[in-house]
Amino acid sequence: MEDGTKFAPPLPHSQIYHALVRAGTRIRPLQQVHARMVVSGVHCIRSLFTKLITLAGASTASNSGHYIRCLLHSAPNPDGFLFNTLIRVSSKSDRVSSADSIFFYRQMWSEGIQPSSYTFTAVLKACGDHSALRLGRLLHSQAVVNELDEDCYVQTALVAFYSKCGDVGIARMVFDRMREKSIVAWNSIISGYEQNGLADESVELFFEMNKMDSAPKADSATLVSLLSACSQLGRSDLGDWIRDYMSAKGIEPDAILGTSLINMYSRCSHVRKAREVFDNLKQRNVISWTAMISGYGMHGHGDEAMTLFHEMNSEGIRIRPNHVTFVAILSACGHAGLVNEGRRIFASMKQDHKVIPKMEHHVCMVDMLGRAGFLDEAIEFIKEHIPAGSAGPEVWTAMVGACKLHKNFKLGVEAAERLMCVEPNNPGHYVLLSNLYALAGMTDDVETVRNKMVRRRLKKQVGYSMIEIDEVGHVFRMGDRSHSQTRELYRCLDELMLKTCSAVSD
DNA sequence: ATAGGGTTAG
Repeated sequence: MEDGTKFAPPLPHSQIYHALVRAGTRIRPLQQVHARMVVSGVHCIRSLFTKLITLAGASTASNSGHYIRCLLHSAPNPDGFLFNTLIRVSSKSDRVSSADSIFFYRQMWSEGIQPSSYTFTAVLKACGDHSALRLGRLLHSQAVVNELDEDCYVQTALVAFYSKCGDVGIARMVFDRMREKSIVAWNSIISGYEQNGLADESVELFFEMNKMDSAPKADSATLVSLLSACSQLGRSDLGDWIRDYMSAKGIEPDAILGTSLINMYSRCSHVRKAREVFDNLKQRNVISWTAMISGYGMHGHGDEAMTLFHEMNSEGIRIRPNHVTFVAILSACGHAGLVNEGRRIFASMKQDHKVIPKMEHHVCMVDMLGRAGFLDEAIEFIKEHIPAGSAGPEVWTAMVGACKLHKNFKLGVEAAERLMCVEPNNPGHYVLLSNLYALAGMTDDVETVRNKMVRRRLKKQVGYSMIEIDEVGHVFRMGDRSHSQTRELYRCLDELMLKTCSAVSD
């Protein structure tokens, strides 16, 4: 840095500029400086406006969206630089629709302004978030025309874009062509494989990077993706290895990485290890607490989930549960049959925590009450809490499941009929309803539904599963008896059922 | 005068 005195004398706008910098990303102070800009007639100076919108766009306040939108659409006569800023701010901020980003790109294009690498990185991000594959491909070709396809930032953005649109094959091709591969580029392709269900490839690529001297070192973002891959593969051994790797490299888990570890261990059914990680975390946020609670919930440890939930709300811990936390605790109660606790939590959710119950919470409650056999109360709950006619398909699906479980086929038929009304074009519901008619002994109606389904040309996708053993693939469809070892397979299945039933009655 | 790419819960 040069000595400050060597700089040119302050520009007329420099005071405003510094006022903006001082305001930082806080919306109110920015608005005050903005007002001063309008009064002094400099609010149309592009450099000042650009700085203003960059700062406002970086704000993390939840109520900043409206102001940012106002700024975006009052930009004075944008040049290339300002257009890039408009595109980036609207693609970054989740409070602004990233469709705006694409809109600004089109406007820039129609005004004949030359795009730069900044333009492409920003607008490709918006395309990725929108899964706008066609537009993104078009942008790719425009990047080639503008000779920006060799720019490593643009290439990284392309890798991320194709991954998000589900085309990891193309993402990989772009990645392989990169001359300089930053850690961000590696992370984009590793997470791309993982997000598209190709966990094996993602792990393989990580180890390839890890053994190359010329490749960058893994950072916490790499490990977050890798831990998700472990959950997908059920490879807690690899998860253990990552934990050792972290301590060897001195990577202290932050809230994000810590939460990923917790999720990995819970999903691999090592709840105790998950708890150990949780207890040792230096940084915990709502997400970490929620992950641990849901880890207990998914393994039926309702009591532990409750204890943790209360601990989270106890004095001295200033972490407040959000709507996801309530889904986690309510479903933990549901799986463990803690009906009284669940009812109490639902009541306190609105009263004490100011979290407005959404459809997902209602589903948890209906599921919980229904599983426990309180079918009438579940129906009452729907009537009382959900405006008539607006219960979603998830609510009725939970209700149907509960009715089947407790063999109340009359109520089950009613619930399934409601489900049909809500989603008349879902072929699965026709099958469900006709099964229930059959169970309820309403044979005439079975025919009617089946016929209706045929008339409307609806077909349910047949469920199937696959497994590969010694490089031979085996496919199983619903009711399929074509496998050469069908008899043995079904005998094995019967044994499993017996074991499961005796485990439940224990 | 002003700026960039990846990673967070059910």
